[in-house]
Amino acid sequence: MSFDGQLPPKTRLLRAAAELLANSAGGVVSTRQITQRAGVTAPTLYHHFGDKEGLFDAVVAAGFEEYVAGDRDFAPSGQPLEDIRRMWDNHVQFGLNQPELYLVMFGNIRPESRPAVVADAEGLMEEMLNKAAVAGHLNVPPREAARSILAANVGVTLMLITEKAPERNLELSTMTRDAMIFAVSSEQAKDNGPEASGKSSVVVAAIALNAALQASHSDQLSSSELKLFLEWLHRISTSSTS
Amino acid sequence: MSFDGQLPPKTRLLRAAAELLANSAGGVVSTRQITQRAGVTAPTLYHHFGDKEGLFDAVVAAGFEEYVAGDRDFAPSGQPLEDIRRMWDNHVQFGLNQPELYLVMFGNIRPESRPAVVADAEGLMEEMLNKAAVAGHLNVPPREAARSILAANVGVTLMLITEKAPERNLELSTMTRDAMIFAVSSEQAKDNGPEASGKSSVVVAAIALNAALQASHSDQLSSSELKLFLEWLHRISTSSTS
DNA sequence: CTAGCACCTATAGCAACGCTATATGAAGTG
DNA sequence: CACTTCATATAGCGTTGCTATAGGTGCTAG
Repeated sequence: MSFDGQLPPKTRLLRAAAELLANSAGGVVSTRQITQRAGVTAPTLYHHFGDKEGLFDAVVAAGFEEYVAGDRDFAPSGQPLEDIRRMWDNHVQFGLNQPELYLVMFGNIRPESRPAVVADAEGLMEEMLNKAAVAGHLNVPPREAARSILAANVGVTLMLITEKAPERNLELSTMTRDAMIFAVSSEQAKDNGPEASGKSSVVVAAIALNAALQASHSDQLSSSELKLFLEWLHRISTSSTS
Repeated sequence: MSFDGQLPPKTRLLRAAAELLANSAGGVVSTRQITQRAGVTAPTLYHHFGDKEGLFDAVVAAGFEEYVAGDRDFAPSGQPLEDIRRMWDNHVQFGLNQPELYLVMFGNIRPESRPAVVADAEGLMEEMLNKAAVAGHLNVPPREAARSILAANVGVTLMLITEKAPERNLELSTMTRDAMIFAVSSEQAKDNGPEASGKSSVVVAAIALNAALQASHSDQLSSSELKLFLEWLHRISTSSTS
């Protein structure tokens, strides 16, 4: 009844689902609402998307494109850690701009089942942290750093979403963001004593070398040698100093 | 059919709901399952709990008691920040031990509606951080610190829950935990220059004084004077130095 | 002892849900 | 034209959360 343009039913279903989701105010969106708005009947939905979850997965995939676009826009700054900061802010802003979509993407948690979108976002952040590691700015292996930062990022965004818009305090985000980035940064140890919480310089160097090796496809070592070498590096990188 | 002891129907409903939830593997638990297991019919449920959400709220309240009990057990150590560390670990452990219950408590997010359990958990953490502030260990007002730490704590726990149990890496938790505690701690600035990221000692002192005042009910100032004084302290405490 | 009154529970059923067995139409191919 | 293939519609199944109505139970008052 709302828009019966000449678009194919598959597209209309996607749009109807996205629009209804955006205005759902947290409530449930039914397949009957979606199909009625799209001007089709139930079997059309199941023909194209399998089931309701399949349709929402498609909506999430489209939403993720938008999310990634926000990241790629201002990616290439000189300092990788500054880009991480922007990725964090982009993440929070995306969540606050489209809370319902965000909740479907990052809030629909079920035990022992990791949504694909989380893995993708983690990959994006790890990629960026890899550059920081190559430059020797990282205190921790990029994968662990990415997981840790993303977990905090999601937690902060979820908490901000639960607050009513007028009283949202974005300082919660910036403070947590800087705390996490500082924690994985090698700069924290620059003028502390050897017993301080920062990792030693050899660990930082090992992490940087590890990231550089995995990026450069160097063939100075045979594949089996490289494998063992990387394993040692990993052991050094993850050795705890406390 | 399972247990029709002489317990009152209300208790049986609560137990049935909790047990079914714990074994639901993320799936939906229906009121018919619950009432059948409890040996009662539908109207009994709605008489005692209003609706399905009311029943789950009651289950959550019981679960929160258990959660708090874990906190209170080893609360009184000398160092408040060490207790925060334990609260964090207790939170994560609770989430991993009872993932379904945890998801109902902290994962059922809806926009602009803050679950009571989140506010309670935040209050608990703020209370503990208040002691740290009185002792001059805090770099940030206790409320903001509590919100930030809890947000990261929830984010980490949710991320760990999505991972399959055998490959859960608890270092993600400890690393994020220490990063957050370090960020709100006044110790981070101990041997940095004045332009470093740490707050100045006057801010730390202001925060400590603020917390001490609110705890001691001192009557050296009139209520109106005290109100203004606290407002100034708050302004100092939240002043950014970067 | 009984009448009345809360309180609690059961019978039966409604509207809405996700989903599907089956049938019908449209489009392309021999 | 006959035939297949893809896409959509009709109608309905089983289940969901929830409730209008009525019946039973135990208490206190007269």
